[in-house]
Amino acid sequence: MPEHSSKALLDRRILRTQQLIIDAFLSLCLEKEYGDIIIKDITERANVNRSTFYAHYNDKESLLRKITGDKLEELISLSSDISPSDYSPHFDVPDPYFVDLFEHLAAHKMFYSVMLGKVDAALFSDKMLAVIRESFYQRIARISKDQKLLIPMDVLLDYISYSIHGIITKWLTHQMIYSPEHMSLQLTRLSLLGIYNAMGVTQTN
Amino acid sequence: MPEHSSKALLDRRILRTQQLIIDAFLSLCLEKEYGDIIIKDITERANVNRSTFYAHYNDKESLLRKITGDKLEELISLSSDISPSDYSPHFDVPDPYFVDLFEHLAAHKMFYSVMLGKVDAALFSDKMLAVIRESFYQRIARISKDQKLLIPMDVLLDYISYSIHGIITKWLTHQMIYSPEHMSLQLTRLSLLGIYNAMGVTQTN
DNA sequence: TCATTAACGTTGATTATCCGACAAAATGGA
DNA sequence: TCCATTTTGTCGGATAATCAACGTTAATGA
Repeated sequence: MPEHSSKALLDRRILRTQQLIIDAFLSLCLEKEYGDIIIKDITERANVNRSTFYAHYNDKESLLRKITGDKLEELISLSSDISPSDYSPHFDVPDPYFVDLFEHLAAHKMFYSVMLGKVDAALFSDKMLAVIRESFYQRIARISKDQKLLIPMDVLLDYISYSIHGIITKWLTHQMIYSPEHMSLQLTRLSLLGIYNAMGVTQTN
Repeated sequence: MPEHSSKALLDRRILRTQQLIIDAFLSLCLEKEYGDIIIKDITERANVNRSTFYAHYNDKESLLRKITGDKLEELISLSSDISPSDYSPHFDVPDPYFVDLFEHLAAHKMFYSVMLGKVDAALFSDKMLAVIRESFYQRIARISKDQKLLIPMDVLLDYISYSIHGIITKWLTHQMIYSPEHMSLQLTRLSLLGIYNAMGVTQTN
């Protein structure tokens, strides 16, 4: 196992090798069952030596955990990168969170197609649902801290997270024929007609 | 410069690095002028260190020479891999040389799109024309060594090589909307109606 | 069931690549 | 023109990846 000094993590060889392995693994997941994939498949497609795999990951499962963990981190940071104050719902202006979300999905389409459709969909879906839920919990808490919610918080969060998650899954399995912008706007409008009112936010127009 | 022992050439890192550099270079050629591409562009896109480039190539020109040289070698070996005896022209059976040729083009479409369209098209085209010409010279010499050609050899070879080269260039610049098989069959039929007769070969049917 | 094969996980020696730094050459704007 | 940047080409030390080999642990099938 290579050193984990601050510099070692930036070494181009490390980053490149890990990316090659991740890409190889995901593309294999699109073609065959997770259980049928062996280490040699991954390293051969990644064009790295088999022993190099073990220099980075203990086994196939730890690779999967690393990939999903990292992506969930990105998903979490998406919501924190947005300041909630400079947007109020509008029928023709997509919510910046939705825009960032769908552009992130489009940028990592292979990953999400695999994880929401093939490999252990339920397991990753649960974690993704939790991330979306938490993002909106933070947001609602900030926006309407001294307002009374028209819907109980837990019900509202479930409604939001499941609806977004469902839209995403459908979008991915249908080859993303709509653009991220279009999806963002549709979700914004749906939210405006339902979710935003429930949050007690008044519409600007 | 790494050692050039027989084993060193098979080292996975060498092959991978060279492929990364070649792919990066070709994709850059699709986006900008050859003269505007600098070494740093190539190495950054290939995700290798700049000094690694110099471990394999002296400069941008030697890279280009290596790439085109290798591909011309492949092109030459295409014709030698085919035994000419076990095919006689038929209207509905594509000439195996054409099939191999167009499948080779499809497999390396980025390279040929760049070299026949962008980078110094005339220079590479001349060499490619020569390879095609030579392939058919060998073939004609074998087939009709004791037959009298109905057309002078040099005129025949020019006609063959330029027509094939032209068809290829057109096919590539039009996004290859027809399959290699289809192109092979069309060229075979064209050859059957014109070239084969000129070669003094009789049609089977 | 046993034998054969395939996959796993580890190791040590070798080497290709990395990084940072450097001077020389080329480029471009004032 | 001159000057400031950028690009080029090279170098040495550090290290990640390579290969080959090994014993161990599942699979496979006869």
